[in-house]
Amino acid sequence: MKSATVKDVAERARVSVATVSRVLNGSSSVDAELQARVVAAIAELQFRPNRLARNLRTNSTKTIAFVVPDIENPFFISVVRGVEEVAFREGYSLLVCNTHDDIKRENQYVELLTDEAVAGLIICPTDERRGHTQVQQALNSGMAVVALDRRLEDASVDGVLSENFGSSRSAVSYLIELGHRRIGIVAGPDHFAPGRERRQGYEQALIDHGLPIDRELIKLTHFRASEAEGAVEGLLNLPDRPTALFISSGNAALGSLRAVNRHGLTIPDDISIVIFDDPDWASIYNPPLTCVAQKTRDLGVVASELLLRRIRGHEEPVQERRLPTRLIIRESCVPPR
Amino acid sequence: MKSATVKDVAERARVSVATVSRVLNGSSSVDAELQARVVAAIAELQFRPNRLARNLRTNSTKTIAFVVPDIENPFFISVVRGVEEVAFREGYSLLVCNTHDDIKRENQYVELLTDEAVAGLIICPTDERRGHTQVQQALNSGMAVVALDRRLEDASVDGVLSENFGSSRSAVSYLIELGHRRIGIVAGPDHFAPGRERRQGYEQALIDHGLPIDRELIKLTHFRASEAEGAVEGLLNLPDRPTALFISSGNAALGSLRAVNRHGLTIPDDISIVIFDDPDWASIYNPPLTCVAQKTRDLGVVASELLLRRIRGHEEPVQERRLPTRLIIRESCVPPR
DNA sequence: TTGTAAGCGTTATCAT
DNA sequence: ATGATAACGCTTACAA
Repeated sequence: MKSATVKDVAERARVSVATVSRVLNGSSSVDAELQARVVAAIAELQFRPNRLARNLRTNSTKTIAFVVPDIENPFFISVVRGVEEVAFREGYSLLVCNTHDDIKRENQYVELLTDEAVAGLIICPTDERRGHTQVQQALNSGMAVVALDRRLEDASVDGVLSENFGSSRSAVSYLIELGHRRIGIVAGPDHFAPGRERRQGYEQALIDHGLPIDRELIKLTHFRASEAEGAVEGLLNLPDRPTALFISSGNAALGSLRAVNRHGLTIPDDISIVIFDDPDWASIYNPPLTCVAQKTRDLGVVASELLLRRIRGHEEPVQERRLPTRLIIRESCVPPR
Repeated sequence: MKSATVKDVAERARVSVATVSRVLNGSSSVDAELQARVVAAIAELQFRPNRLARNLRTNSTKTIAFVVPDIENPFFISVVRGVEEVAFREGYSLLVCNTHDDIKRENQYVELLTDEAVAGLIICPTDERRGHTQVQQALNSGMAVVALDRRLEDASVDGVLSENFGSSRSAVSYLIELGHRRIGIVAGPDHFAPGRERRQGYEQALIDHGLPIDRELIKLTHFRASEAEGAVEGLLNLPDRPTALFISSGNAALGSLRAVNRHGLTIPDDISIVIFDDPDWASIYNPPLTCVAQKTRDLGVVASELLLRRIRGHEEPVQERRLPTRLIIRESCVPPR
């Protein structure tokens, strides 16, 4: 048996389909008597409004999308969780789109999402500045967009990021105050906010303490384990090897530790380490890792709440929200020998 | 300016809307001449068919859903990645639904998905046997369903799982052949296939080698870190402490290692450890952990391919696919002292 | 092979 | 406050 329609409900309640629709959406007031009859009919027929018809008619859907560079990165997973939470709570479905940081794939996805008429999208863009034609197009077509973790320069959209600069600055200060003078950093790419800002925070901490900025101690990577491994490799092979490492992402930590282990170095005796992000294994590692914990879940929550506000038509100036982080001191740092 | 419709295209190409639709779907052959005109018109108008209208008309969508108990579990994430991969390749969108292993939430989600008319869903059910009314209902309404990691007993749906029993059996055999006689196991709940089968594999290995099954060495948990921690705590406090531990999930490994560390025990000198799953940190842990690696991504790939086959109407007997695992020997096991 | 026209199940306009 | 009716943009009988 096929499912009931508004028409069936209308007949059963002896009212018009318009009235049924009205009680369904509470769009305008209806007589209590009729209202009751409709409600009863709905229950009796186990009527559920057809979403597809509604979508077509209103030219909108109740789904949002999260466009993410790497779904397997624990950082993003935790964000997804936050997004999913509020989406569910608000009756929205969540589409997850993995771009592998490939602009082409991102564009394909955004195009698809536009076709699907998603109500809005949270995106960690593959490119902060150039083109981004599809996203721009989506924006033009009136779609709500918020950028997460990275920024969207030319477009004027809301953004949600961690307090990268300050967090990085204090983490490195912590190392300096422990007595370290040569601190290596595995930084992210300079063309994305997180990479750039964390590197700047690192440099600022050095400046704050009157320490020199040594370019050979700064390794730019793409926050990938394999690249980080090579970077740390280089750092450890330096004639005047750093006594401490600031690894500016959790993903990079994986590769970095591999390199440290391969060199037969013991943490923290031979080298101190602070990592950005607090993946679940950081606290059980030997030794437990001192880290800068981002409020990952909150990033997702804030982003989706912002997004929903836009979807609902709130008119407020474009804003960029910065979430604080927390320096968790564990056992991977000691004064240099 | 609003976007073009089939009608616009039809006018421009001087054909009927039916013809436009035909070239769009390749449903029946159309004259080459007209075909060309339509294609041209489509390009000129930058026409993109309205998905919402199409959905309503065909009463179907090109989205599939993955209903998962815990999106933050690395195991599921990796599966998601596999699912996303084939979904994207095949032009499907992927909805991700996190149930927290809460049957109520699962039901809400499945109901929502039914309303949204998703083409199919891959589910790791909260309950393998009881009720599962919503899923059953979805099935009745003709939706394609495949169960992943866990089974769906009463319903006849395809399933994809790892070779739990055999893998577990060989992993434990490995420990026994190393000389261990008292091996503790942190098992999952017995009412889910992975928990039950891995425990059975463990027992079988003991039987194979003529060893006794000691109930006090078997700890049932929910594969959660905190629970596993307590379980291992109990194991380590046993008067005759086990010399080796078989931790039957990656998530449980987190808590288990915490307990081991707290007891000041060194791996593998004081105690040997094998874990099920190969989270990315297992290979850089000190010492690198010997583990049973599941083909997580493949689980997702196989499940979605199975699902798409069903969606496309393939008629084949219901099947349960078992994927092999791989025992990766690293450095967390040595003969007992 | 092509065109006409009838829906799909809603919401929304316009009278009443 | 309510009801008749026209869309929304597409696919698909059915006719030609």
